[in-house]
Amino acid sequence: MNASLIRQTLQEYDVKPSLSRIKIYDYLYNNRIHPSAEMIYKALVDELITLSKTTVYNTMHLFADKGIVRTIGFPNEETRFDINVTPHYHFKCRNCGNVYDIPYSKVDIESSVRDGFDIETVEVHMIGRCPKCS
Amino acid sequence: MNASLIRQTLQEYDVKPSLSRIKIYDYLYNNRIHPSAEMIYKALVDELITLSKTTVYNTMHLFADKGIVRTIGFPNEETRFDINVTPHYHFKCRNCGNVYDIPYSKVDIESSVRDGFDIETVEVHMIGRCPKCS
DNA sequence: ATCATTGCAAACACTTTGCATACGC
DNA sequence: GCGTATGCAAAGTGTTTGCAATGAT
Repeated sequence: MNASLIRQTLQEYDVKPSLSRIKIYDYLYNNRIHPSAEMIYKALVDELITLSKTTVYNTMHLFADKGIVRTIGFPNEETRFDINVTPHYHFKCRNCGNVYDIPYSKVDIESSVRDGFDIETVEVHMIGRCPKCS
Repeated sequence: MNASLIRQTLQEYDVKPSLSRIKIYDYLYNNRIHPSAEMIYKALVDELITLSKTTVYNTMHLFADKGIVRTIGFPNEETRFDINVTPHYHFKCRNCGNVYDIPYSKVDIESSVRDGFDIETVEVHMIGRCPKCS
């Protein structure tokens, strides 16, 4: 995905394509590792030498608001960001820390082992409105 | 559940029944609201006037290690603790902040509304070992 | 010239750590 | 008396906020 296509994509999401935003989008698009703000910052600061973490946070909030990314929050871990906004599950390896996308079709939550992923715990979090508040 | 029964329960889990631990267990047992460390502290400090948050954290770590509680980590929220360690889902109301237990049988993740719970987002987190690390 | 974006520094919330004191057997 | 539990204060981590500087049109 080249710069002008990213520019166009951001505009479709109603986001003004500044340099930081383009570079961050580019990084997310080409590195499907569900990076944290820190990982994004470290990956880009050599190229964008004035980049600050504040800008990364600002940008990720904006991207999340506009639906460009979804946020992933494993317990007691930094927030990570996923440019794949289609529905899927996440698997985090307790050993290497990598986060993987797991398609719905690949997993039956009742079972513990699928395709070499040794699932020790499953946490299902639903967010919405409870009967009292609807 | 009276003090001597709690004492006995803690011992079965290989935890020495100190006063703080008994009171914290008692609180968790009788208040199924998935409290945070802060909530536990505030609820007990009037009675246990020397209680510190450190002790709450120490105790919750110990309880989690021994399998007395499970921890619940919604994205960007404080850790909450659940004395119900049998498998179930969690639903957090975005309006009132309450966390509810949802039995497996009550929910079909593909649907969005069940028994008055208006589910806006579902996050499924699996933790374990990935194929590279097994 | 105006308005949005950026980025530093400080504040913040939650949690952990170091260490000295107190408690229980 | 010895080993564990407790609790204060400080440090640590990830994130947010206030505000001034910069950049784009």
